[in-house]
Amino acid sequence: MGLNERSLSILEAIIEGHISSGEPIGSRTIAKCHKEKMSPATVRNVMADLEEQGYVTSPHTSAGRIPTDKGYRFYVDTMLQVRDLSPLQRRNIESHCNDVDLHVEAFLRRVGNVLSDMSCYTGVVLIPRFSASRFRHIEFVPLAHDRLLAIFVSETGTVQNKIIRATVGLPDADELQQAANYLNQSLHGMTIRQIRNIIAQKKREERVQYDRLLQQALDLSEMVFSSETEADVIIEGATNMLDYPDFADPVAMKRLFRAFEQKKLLIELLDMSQAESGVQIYIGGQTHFQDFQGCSLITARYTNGEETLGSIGVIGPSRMFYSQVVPVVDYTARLISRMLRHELE
Amino acid sequence: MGLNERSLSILEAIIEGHISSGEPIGSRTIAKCHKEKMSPATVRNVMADLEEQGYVTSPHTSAGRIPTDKGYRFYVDTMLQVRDLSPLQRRNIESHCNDVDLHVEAFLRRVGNVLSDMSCYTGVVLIPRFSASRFRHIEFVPLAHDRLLAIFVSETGTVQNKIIRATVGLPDADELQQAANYLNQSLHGMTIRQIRNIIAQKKREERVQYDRLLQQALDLSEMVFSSETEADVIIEGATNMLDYPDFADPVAMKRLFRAFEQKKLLIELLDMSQAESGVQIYIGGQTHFQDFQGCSLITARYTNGEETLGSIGVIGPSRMFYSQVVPVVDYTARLISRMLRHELE
DNA sequence: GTTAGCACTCATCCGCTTTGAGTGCTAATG
DNA sequence: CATTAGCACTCAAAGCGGATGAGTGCTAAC
Repeated sequence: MGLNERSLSILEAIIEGHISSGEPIGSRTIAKCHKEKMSPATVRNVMADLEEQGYVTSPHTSAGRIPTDKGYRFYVDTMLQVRDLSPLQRRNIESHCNDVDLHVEAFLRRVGNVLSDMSCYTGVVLIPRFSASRFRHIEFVPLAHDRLLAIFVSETGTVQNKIIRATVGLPDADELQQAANYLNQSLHGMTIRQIRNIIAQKKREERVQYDRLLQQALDLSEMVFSSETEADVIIEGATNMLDYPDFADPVAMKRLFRAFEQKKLLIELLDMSQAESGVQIYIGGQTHFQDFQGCSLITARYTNGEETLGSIGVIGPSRMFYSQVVPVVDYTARLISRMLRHELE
Repeated sequence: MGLNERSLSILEAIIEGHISSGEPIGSRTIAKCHKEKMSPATVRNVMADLEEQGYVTSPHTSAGRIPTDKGYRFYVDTMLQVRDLSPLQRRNIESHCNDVDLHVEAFLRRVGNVLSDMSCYTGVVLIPRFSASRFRHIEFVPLAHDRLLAIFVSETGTVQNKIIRATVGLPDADELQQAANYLNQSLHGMTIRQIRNIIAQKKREERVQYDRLLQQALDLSEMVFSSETEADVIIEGATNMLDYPDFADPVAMKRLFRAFEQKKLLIELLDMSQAESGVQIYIGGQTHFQDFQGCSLITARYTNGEETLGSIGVIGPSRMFYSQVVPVVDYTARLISRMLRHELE
């Protein structure tokens, strides 16, 4: 069952050959380019074994072998050796991320751009989750007699805004100001989750029933924080995918772009990856994500030094230069985590 | 030079035939389906004239004729008759736009969705221009010792935020509050352009030199309002374009999607269209917009009842159901203009 | 001015063969 | 027993050639 030295090196040769050429790899090619001398026939025997074990397959009888998803999985798990980034690459990433005048969303979009440019694939960035973010500031701006705009700024500096619609009369400007003041003082640094609990709890306290201002403040904040705003993901450089023959087939292309447009699947994947530390690699249809058939996703989470904020990643064809992309994702994630920590000092 | 009755009706038949079939139209087809009886040979003579005048062309010797850009231009300018929307369609548009709990950006994204869904092409929405928007509210939130977040809310309810970075020390929380108060009172309802002038003017006044708070307020607002934030456009349903054989050619497809990704061209076009009232139609490469070869853009501006805010549109292949899309764009623009007016009451 | 007739063009389709890369199997070899 | 040489076989891709048919331009007759 286990693969011996030679099988491994042949599997590696098939995968790396196919990654860089895009073509099926035949026995002759490998026999020629291999350090230990072997005849093509020998290689064929090994290949037959690898096929039996599900690591490679051939598109048709007289073609060479290409890796299966299982093959890629095995490759990235056991024999992938990542290169270090060159100083030039590092500087490149840094200089592009270093525009300090951007607010968080614009900054993260920039990060997506960098990932896409450095990898020549597609960069993705999961925006920090609303419910996990910490309270920094809230503000109410009246828009119309029955509508006001609530602006919420998180600890990290992400800005969310939300329309609040009155069923009965809305508080006047003064009252809004007082409510905001109260909330800004008492909720500072808490997560949305905590805030939800506190609000529910306070509303039950008897004395609150008689304090109109407090009541208003609680009502308003409840409207802001109760509903879950949906997670969002930034996708940059999707068109890079058009350059790879893997998506020349219009059906494959459509499927991929629809998946990008829907975002939902991608959010799920990135959300999953957030839970784990270090670089994660998801491979193609394997992860029961049909729409990303033929693709791989390399992700790493980013933090503010303490808490996980979100995750970033690169999507490319399964036939992807893992050894180059992994360090890009890894380094970028570390870099922005560091930047977001300094941001708060 | 001028086209007589019959030439016109044949040109119309060619264009409408090609719009619905996507194929070149031959003389026999037209001779058969035409009310006045004509032989194919007669039609051929007319077609030859039309070709000479540049309204149609044939992809190769033994194919029928397809419209040129000039042909489309002529068609939409002189003989396009738009249908009215069915009540069902109207209700459809209305119900989808009618989610009042959305803030402006989310609302406009929804509008883009509606345009794309109703037309089966791609919906685009130009976000209201920063410099033309009117001041409603400003707020400063300290982020770090050398950085603060300025949040600006326009009359229409769009929210912009911007990082302000201190070269020297920043004002403390109290001073920020006072600066915000001052600005909120004195700038209400002005356009950014006006505000820029006022700031420049006030800074020259001598008495200001000695009022530290006022000075601070002016400095801060200058930083917020001086630089032009770039215009932005929402693009929804780009993948719809993949369904049309016009973009089956990977080169054409890549060009189109790159144009979408860059946004710049699109912004220019929508910006231009903003100046004119009513529905505008831009056709393909004609408008010296190379990257939108083979595409047409139908736009209409939207207002808040008084001022133009931005414009919306639909991009599709030149071979597009103009008669159906024009009223969709028109109606949607009117609808959201009405909604944005009511929003402010 | 209109039309019928005819020669001509050219993309598309279909069937055919050739080519070559690559395989699996078997038998010989060290 | 693992390795290898040899050979028959498979199959996608490319090239070729004829048939098909949609459509044209031109000319001569109505």
